[in-house]
Amino acid sequence: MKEYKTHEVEAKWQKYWEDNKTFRATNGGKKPPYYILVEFPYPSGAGLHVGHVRSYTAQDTLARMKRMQGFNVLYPMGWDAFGAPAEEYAIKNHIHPKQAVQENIKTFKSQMMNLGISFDWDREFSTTDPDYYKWTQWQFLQFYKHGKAYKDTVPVNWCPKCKTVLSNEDSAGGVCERCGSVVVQKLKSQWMLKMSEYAEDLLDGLKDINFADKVKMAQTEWIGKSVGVQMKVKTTDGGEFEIFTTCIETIYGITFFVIAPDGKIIKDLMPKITNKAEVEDYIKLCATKSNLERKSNVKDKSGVELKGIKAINPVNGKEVPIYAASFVLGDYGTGAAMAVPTHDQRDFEFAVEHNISMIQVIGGADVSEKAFEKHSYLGKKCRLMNSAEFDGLTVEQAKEAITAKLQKMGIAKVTTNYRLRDWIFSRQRFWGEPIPLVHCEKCGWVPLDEKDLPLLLPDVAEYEPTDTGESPLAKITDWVNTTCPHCGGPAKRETDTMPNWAGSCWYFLRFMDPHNDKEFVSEEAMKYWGKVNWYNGGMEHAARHLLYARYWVQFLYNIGLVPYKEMIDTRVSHGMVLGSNNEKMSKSKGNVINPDDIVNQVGADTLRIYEMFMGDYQQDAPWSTDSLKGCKRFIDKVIKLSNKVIDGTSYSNDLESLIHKTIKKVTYDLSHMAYNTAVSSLMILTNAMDSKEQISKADYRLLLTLLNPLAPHITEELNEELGYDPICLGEWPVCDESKTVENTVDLPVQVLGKVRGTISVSKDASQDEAVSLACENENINKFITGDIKKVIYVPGRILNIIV
RNA sequence: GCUGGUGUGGUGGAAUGGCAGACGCGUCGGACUCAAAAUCCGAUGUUGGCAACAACGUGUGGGUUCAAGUCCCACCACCAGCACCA
Repeated sequence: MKEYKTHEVEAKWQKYWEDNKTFRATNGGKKPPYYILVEFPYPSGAGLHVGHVRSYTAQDTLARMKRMQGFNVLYPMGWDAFGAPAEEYAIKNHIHPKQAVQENIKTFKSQMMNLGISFDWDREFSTTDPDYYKWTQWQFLQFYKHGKAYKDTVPVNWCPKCKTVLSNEDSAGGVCERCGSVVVQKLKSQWMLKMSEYAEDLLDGLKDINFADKVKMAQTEWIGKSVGVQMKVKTTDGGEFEIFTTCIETIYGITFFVIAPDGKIIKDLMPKITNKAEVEDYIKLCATKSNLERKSNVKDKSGVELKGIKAINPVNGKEVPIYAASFVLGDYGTGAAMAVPTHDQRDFEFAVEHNISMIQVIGGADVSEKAFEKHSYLGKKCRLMNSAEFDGLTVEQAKEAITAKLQKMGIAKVTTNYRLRDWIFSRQRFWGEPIPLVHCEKCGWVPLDEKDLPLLLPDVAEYEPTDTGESPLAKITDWVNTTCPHCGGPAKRETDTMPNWAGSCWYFLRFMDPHNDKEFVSEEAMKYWGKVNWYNGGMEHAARHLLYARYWVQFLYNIGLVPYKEMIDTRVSHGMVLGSNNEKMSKSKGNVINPDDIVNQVGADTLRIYEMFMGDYQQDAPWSTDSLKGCKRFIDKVIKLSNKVIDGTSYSNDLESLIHKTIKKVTYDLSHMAYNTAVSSLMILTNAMDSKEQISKADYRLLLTLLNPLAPHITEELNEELGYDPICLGEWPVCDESKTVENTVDLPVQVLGKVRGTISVSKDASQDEAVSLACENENINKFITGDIKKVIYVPGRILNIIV
């Protein structure tokens, strides 16, 4: 028997694919285009993770099958290389981040090649290439020119450790996404993108795209739409303020109002109140409160009453107190709310704390316990009480009727609020795209001339972030000092850089036309490839990268630069590869598996098969070296089958049906992310072939072809031994449906719903035939104790006899 | 708390409402070997039985159905996202 040296075989075919550019995609041609994308990695110093292997292999398997099915497949790879890790590595080792990135890319690329992933390397780029970030800057200028980028001084999330501002998305939960530090609020002038303006479009767009439900859900939650009523409330001194509520039906239950201590309303009311000093102290106290408290589960119910004035409930003229309370946010809604302690948890807690009265206005809900849980009465047949002419209405009816009344009074309108805020787009770090604007004393902010792009990142001596809140670029005075493109006078460059999400907002477009030096991507290329058909990535990007990228694309669409409002059609997420102890792999836990080691031990084909077989692709799965061994045995078994091959151009009779079933199953599974069952069905076919004395060349070639997308090296080698042309250049087998059906089936027979035996019948035997056969079976007959009352017969599936 | 998801042998996991546990791992027994590894053969949900078989069995409790892991209702546990958003 011939010996196959795994590493030689794998190297041989990797070289063949590289030399022949087998997987190069061309723009155009007769074949239908198909765009498969996997998130491009951040090339960290740690090298490729076994988790990367899982998703790259999955997409690779799909890509290889699709090519054989006659598609022009685009499966590209590049590098998302701006950002903090490269910079930190550079600071530590005193080398330029550019150099660190180059080294890491080299490692990543060779690891990917060793796995035999069929990327089109002719389209490779890094977001840090000036040829690429030139167009990132260009697109930023489009945002600016269309009024979607603005600089504003707002309270922002500041990470004291990373010494940079973070977006809301990057500091979700009040901690820095990167280092876990508790972020502090800082007032800073920042570049912002008007993402909140797109809240409704981003929500709406979800309807037409095939994103995994949990991704859609995460985005929906993050956008946080709520429809309610905005209403004017008069104060006893003749002033007024506005509140926002989603529960207008509880208006008769208002016993106080609350306003944000950091908002605008409190400033307007200030002159009229009698306890100014006390209120001012409270405002100061709230301003210094750290996010630690906001993060903790102990909800702060502090507040202080604004003395000397009262608010007037517009429906009944009742005068109620106004409180400044930290639980009201200045930047949501109007920064003020009505409080109904009987029907809102927070209002309830606040009322208890401050000894405020309560009025129940919705019956059927138990006030003492759960009534205040906002949704506890919705949808249930609770009716209003203590609400004047609205008594007896259901919640839904009351919502409508009360809104109508307030609208008629001219003091309210229906409005929608979103949680989504604008995207804070500045970072005080060195390793990012420079923002291509200069500040001129005369002209203000002026964009660079588009022909002067890219604005290159200068070389600096120090990459360290500063304590002053300025980027390290600010220290390079001869770079900062420039002339105004508008008036030619002295000007200073913006020294903040873009967030590392910027480059990934449009990389999938660039892959369509990566070498274009005239445009960011040609219209022709975008029209040819259309949307990304199949995009795979991690769940951690659900509410960030995917949201940013969708926003970016929607903006480009609105200014006529891309053909579709959504450029990603289907988004799927892989589960994590956990350590063998079922915990997330980490150095500190000592459970990290390095893919290089596995490739060295058992080869790339085995690793690929194993990672596809380990479990449901979308679920997490723990690493198991034992199971890996099983996959190695499987490959060895396939190799050994070559000894049983005899000439023959058709499938063996007794394998034919199974072969067609396997073609059907593998084809279906590989395009539905059911990789584990695809491998399983190939194992079944292999076992069936193994149990025979001989198999035909056609049988064997078929097995190798179906297995090729999963284990591309060894299958090509064995196929070449048979004397055929490479599998990857050939066609994907087609299932003959008529041959998947066997003429005789083992039919399970139930008596009273319990299986009592099986009978062997022709696939389209009549019910009478089946029943009489069943009665001949001793064990079945034993249970037919009375008259047959009813028979359920599903040909080929089940026979159930009711006695 | 809200919104999703998940729950199946010793283990990873399979099952368009139709024989639960495919396939793999592990374990046990056997073959080969001086021995081990590798490989091959057999057994392997639990309980009873020499066996043929039977009873029980998919987080818990109900229900629909000739038939439920799968559908419906109520609950429990775990995971994820959001969370003082009015």
